[in-house]
Order: sequence, then C-alpha cells, then structure tokens
Amino acid sequence: MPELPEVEVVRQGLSPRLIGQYLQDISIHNPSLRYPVPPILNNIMSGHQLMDIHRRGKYLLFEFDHEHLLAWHMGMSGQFHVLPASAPTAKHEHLRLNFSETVTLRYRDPRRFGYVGVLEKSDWQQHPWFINMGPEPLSDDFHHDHLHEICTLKGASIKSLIMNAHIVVGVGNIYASESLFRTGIHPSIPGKSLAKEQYQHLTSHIRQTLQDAIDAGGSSISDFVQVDGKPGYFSHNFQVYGRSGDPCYRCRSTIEQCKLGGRSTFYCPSCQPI
DNA sequence: AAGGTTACCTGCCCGC
DNA sequence: TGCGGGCAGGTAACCT
Repeated sequence: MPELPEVEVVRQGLSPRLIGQYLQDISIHNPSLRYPVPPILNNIMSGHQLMDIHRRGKYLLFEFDHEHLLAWHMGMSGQFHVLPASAPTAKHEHLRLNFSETVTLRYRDPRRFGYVGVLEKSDWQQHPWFINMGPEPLSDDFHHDHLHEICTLKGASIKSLIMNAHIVVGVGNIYASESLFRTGIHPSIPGKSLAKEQYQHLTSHIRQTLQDAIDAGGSSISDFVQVDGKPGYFSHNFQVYGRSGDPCYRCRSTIEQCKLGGRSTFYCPSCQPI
C-alpha cells in the first residue's frame, strides 16, 4: 500500500483519535508478520500514555510516556483502523492496541510484509532500520546538492536511485514514475548522466509530487484507505502510473511501460527522452 | 563492488 | 465456474 504520502495521511488520521489515550493492553491475534511481533510488546507498553505519532520515511513511530517507542512499517498491504472494542475481528487482523471501550487500534496486513518493533526512545535512530536512512524529502535536509553529489557517482538508473532509502526516503514505485515525468527525465537514465540542473528540478518535483499526494489524501490503488475508511484521491492525478497505452496528457504520445529493478515503470517517451 | 534479481505473502484480475 | 498465471504500493538478501 503505502509510500510516504499514504503513511503521512495515516499518521494525520490516527493522531487526533489516539494521542493522549492510555494503552490498556495489546492483543496479538497473529504474530506472523515480516518479523514476528515481539511477544514482550504487551508487557512493555501497557498502561502508558500515547504522547505523539511521528513519521520517518515510511515508518510510523508511536511515542509513549515510556523509554521505548513502537516503530511500525505497513509493508505493502498494512492498514490501520480505529474501531470500538466491540467491532468484530477482520480477516488478516494481526494485532490490536486496546485504549478504551470506544477506541481500539487494529492492524491488518494480508500480505504480511509489515512489521513492528520496540525501540529505545533515546537512540531509535541508531537502530538498523533507521541508521542509514537518507533525508526526509519534505524537509530542508533534502537538497539538490546532496542528491547530485550522491547520484552523479552511480551507474544505476535514476529511478532506482530515487527509490533507494539510503539516498532519500519515502519515494516508492508510483511517485518515482510521477516525479520523473514531471521533471521530464527518462527513468532509465543512469544517475551519472544527469546534469546538476536536472537534479535541482528533480528535487523540487519530488517534493511537490509527494506534497500534492498528501493534500489529496494519498493514492487509493488496490485497497489503501485512510483511517476513517475514505479513499485517497491522488490516483486521479496520475500522469503516467498505470497509464501505458494511453495518451500523454501533455503531448498525446502513448505512455510506455518497462521494468526497472523488477518494478513496473511508466513514462512518456516524448516528454522524457533518453 | 555495484547493481540487477529474487524471495517473502495473499488477493485479485484476466484469459482459457 | 474454475484454474493457472501474472501482477501488486516495500525491503533486503542474494547472485554476478
């Protein structure tokens, strides 16, 4: 499901419903995720107050009044829902954070690529999941000089480079194609073949594409839903993703599709020349 | 050694 | 109607 915009939309949806609430307990219905759900989760976190929900890359960080926090990745198909305790257990519901009779946080994940960990609040950034992460694309840390400096040394395709979380976090398969279309860069061009000025444009288009998607409530392809069950609307704004064979909105050329790094990639051959 | 490929899962959609 | 194949938004361990 989620790239950075979808995770951010989930964070914004969960925050007003959950922050300030006290966690009564955690029930683990099916611990089988990408990494097994830590059995100590309930013992460690129960009784503590949720102070804030942060995002780093595609991870959500649940900060409690406690020396630990929960770091949560939703994988490809993870979903969070806030429901009353009486609501039935959905298919593929893995675990449940029980805050009150009226507020429980359910996590379901059919493909089980998601995972959750208990990290020490004082040095969670040193954890292997975070230690080598690149800058947040919506922050000032994401600068075209930085992108240029790293990518100009690399022979890999520019699409695989911007999807590499060591270089910049949060850009997944959809928004990589969309950002490159907006910039007019062919996805398979090697990083080292691009000019410094192109990195300047790419940086600003990545930023704008992600922000536009957040503003639209994310993209609902497959089954992404916001916490309240509403879909995201950014998929209506896709310029190239999923549009192979259709005319480019800008020049009417036919959108093409190829594979890069095993991932479907979409581009306009005339707006994004080799 | 960098960069491409595969595996991890289930669900869904398509063609036969 | 049913079955098999291919594909899906992420990540990391493998090969080469």
